[in-house]
Amino acid sequence: MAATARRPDRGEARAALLTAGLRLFADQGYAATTTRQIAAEAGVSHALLRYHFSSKAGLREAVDEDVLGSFARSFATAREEGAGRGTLAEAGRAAALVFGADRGRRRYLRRVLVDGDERAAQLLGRLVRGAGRELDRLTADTGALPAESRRWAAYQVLFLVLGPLLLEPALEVVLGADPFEPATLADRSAANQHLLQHGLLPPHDD
Amino acid sequence: MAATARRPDRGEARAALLTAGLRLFADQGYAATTTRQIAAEAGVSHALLRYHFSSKAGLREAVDEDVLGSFARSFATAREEGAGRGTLAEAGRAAALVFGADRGRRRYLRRVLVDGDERAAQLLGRLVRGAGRELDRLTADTGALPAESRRWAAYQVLFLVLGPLLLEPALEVVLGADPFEPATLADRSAANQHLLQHGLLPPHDD
DNA sequence: CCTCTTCCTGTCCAACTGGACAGGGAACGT
DNA sequence: ACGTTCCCTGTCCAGTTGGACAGGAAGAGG
Repeated sequence: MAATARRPDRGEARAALLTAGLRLFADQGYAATTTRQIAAEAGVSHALLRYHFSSKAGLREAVDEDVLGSFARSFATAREEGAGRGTLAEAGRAAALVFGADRGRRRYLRRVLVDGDERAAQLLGRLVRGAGRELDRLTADTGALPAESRRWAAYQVLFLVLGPLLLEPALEVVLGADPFEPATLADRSAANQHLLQHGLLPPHDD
Repeated sequence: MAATARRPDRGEARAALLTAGLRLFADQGYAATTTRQIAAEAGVSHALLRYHFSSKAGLREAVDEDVLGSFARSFATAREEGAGRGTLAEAGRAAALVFGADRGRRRYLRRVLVDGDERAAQLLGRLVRGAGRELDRLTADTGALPAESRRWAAYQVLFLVLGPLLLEPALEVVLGADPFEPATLADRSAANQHLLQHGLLPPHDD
């Protein structure tokens, strides 16, 4: 047992702080969370946070990297899996997989998007570009989108996907159920596909 | 000059506190805003907040009532104006009018929806019911929505409308412009109408 | 055996928080 | 003239905040 585990709990406390920070930042927001709360949930002294992460902001950076990195990996694998297929159903299933995966990380993502600093803008920019590329793939065979749809198409798709994520806590109450529970998610995803293909309302003058 | 103005600035400081609270709660969130910040922006002593509103929470209640009430009034008038018409374009114009009106109140609404307590659920519930009623009106002549659209239709419409509102700060950076600037808003509203009537993608097998 | 590094804790601190409270000063009714 | 009422302020307070720091436990390596 040379370097396998120098200490029985090597890195354990650090990971616990990271997990606690993730949960509390996601549920309450960064400003409303105290370092003592985090330490208490991790079961360590609040001074340890400073040792491992320098400061509260340092912990946030570490959590950011962890969560945003894990989402980037999810996207990458989802894209690889569905590569070449390029059907709407496939894209919907990939999106559901990515965003439905982990409640904690999903909620953290929501906080990042909503707290509205430059991290949010950066993330949103990546999401918009990703949605745009996906739309390009989907329309590769049938020709590009008409001009009047082109400008907002990626945003519209994104709003449909991100809406439940952004409103999750309130939506959970209104629905009376977890909006990302698999059956609900599949149902909503199907409805989104239907909307994107056929619209919602029958054509109508004016 | 009997009861017209008992004091030259009667109610002025109270209104200033309300306005400052609205702006700061909207921009930073309730928890991250201090009573002293609010008082400083209003140009009064922080002790005055307590005099007029009992507590920080009391000020929030007053702002809530002000903002949510003003939106309810906006909805009511928008509905009256467009009464009987019942076209999608009319509904889109009304929604744009309501949500595009006042940047400060719009941002406050965003905070309420996002901070995710029971106020958010209550508001979201009202919005969902409102969107559902609007959809019923729009489909009154052409017959009800098909079953597979019916369940999520109101939510989809809401996500399209609320998406830009929820993501406003990040969206502003990504777009490089105010997402609720009139021309942009009109353009997006038209794109939403197009999506709802015709879909985004041409019909496609699978 | 001793020492070093790593991880962790208890404890102190200055700054700030929301709130409490006594009092000041101006317009009002009398 | 004078007390009353309404706004408003300065100032104090106990509690909490993020952070600083000295030291302690324990395995690693000599």
